[in-house]
Amino acid sequence: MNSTTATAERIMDAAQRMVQTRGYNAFSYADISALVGIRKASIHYYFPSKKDLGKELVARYRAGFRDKLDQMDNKTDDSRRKLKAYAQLYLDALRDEDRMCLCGMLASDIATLPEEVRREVVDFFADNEAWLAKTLDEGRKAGALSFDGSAKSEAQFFLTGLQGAMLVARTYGDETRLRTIAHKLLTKLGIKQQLA
Amino acid sequence: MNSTTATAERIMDAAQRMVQTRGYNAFSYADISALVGIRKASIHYYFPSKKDLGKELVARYRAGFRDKLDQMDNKTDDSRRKLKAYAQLYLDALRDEDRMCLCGMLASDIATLPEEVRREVVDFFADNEAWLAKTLDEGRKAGALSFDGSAKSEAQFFLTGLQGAMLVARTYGDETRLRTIAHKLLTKLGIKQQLA
DNA sequence: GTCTATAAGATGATAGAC
DNA sequence: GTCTATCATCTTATAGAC
Repeated sequence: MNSTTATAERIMDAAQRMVQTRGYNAFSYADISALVGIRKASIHYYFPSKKDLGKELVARYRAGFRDKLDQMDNKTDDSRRKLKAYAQLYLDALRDEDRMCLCGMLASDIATLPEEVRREVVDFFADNEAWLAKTLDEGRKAGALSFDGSAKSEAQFFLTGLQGAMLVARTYGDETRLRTIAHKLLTKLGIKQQLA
Repeated sequence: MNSTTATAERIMDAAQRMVQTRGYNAFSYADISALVGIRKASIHYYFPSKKDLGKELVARYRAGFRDKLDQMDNKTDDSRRKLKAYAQLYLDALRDEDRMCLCGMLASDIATLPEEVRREVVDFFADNEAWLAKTLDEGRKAGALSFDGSAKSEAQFFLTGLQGAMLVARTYGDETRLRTIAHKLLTKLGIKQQLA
């Protein structure tokens, strides 16, 4: 829209990248300043406190993720394609400057987060689990997927499996680890397709 | 042994708890000082730099974990019991002051860790994957376990599944989430037993 | 071994000029 | 909107007395 929003976006882009790669407690306004080319005080004009920045960061990320899930829903009814696309999101993030999922990273920082930020992180996971549960349930009813137990618990299994794989893959600096595990998660559901 | 070692242990105990609950970048020598009841400068006598403390912390944790795995090997040949006991270690940690696995937490901080600490974290995962792969392989050969693909990839799947479940369970403040997923991981291997 | 004192730098944040 | 200047506090770390 206008230039002020553009600056706020650039600040958030820089902050998000650092949270995803370093964590909430390992980036500062000075870091953003250097990346964006703006003084520390100016950042406070847009985000008075780090808490404000953190909250808006997760809210934006959640909304962006929701959009992607909606787009998948609009593009196809094939639950197998949807789950494959979902896993692909994680692979894409890891390949983009070795990023962790924003909320996976904030999950590790959970005990140190301001309450408002923490709430957003929980809601992100709830959003994702709900979408996955719905997709899994539809897929099983359509005979396209196979799994034991509730769709809800299988959704949690799928989500946490990807988060954990991402976490450990980053430690090894080996993205193929995430790919291997994503493939395994899909295979166990009866999905044979390959990920990019 | 002696009192100096005892103090170093108390420092490490306090530091480890804070790394497991808050992360490497969210605890300070001042925090340890308050918990142990010793001055900041005295901590530097035992651990000159934070890097030294971090490295010894992970080395001790690795050794302790190795001991536990050895004890399991000595106690039984039943791979199903071993894997159940392995998963139980994670549940026990989470129930002990809501702790993350030390190395799972450090994995999230990986980009900010001193190289020496990072190496220890990678080795921890390698240790664990090797033990899990061996146990899975023996179990499958004995007909006690069932899974597709290599024992190595299944070991990675099992380990990262537990780490991810722990990460998200902490976010919700709901230990039953880890229990549910651990149960699912075991069930998919053909293990029916319950976790405590 | 443990302390006091102190350093140099980073941190989140504010006041006020332009 | 963006800047300079400044802040109180925290961070890791060292020197030197006891």
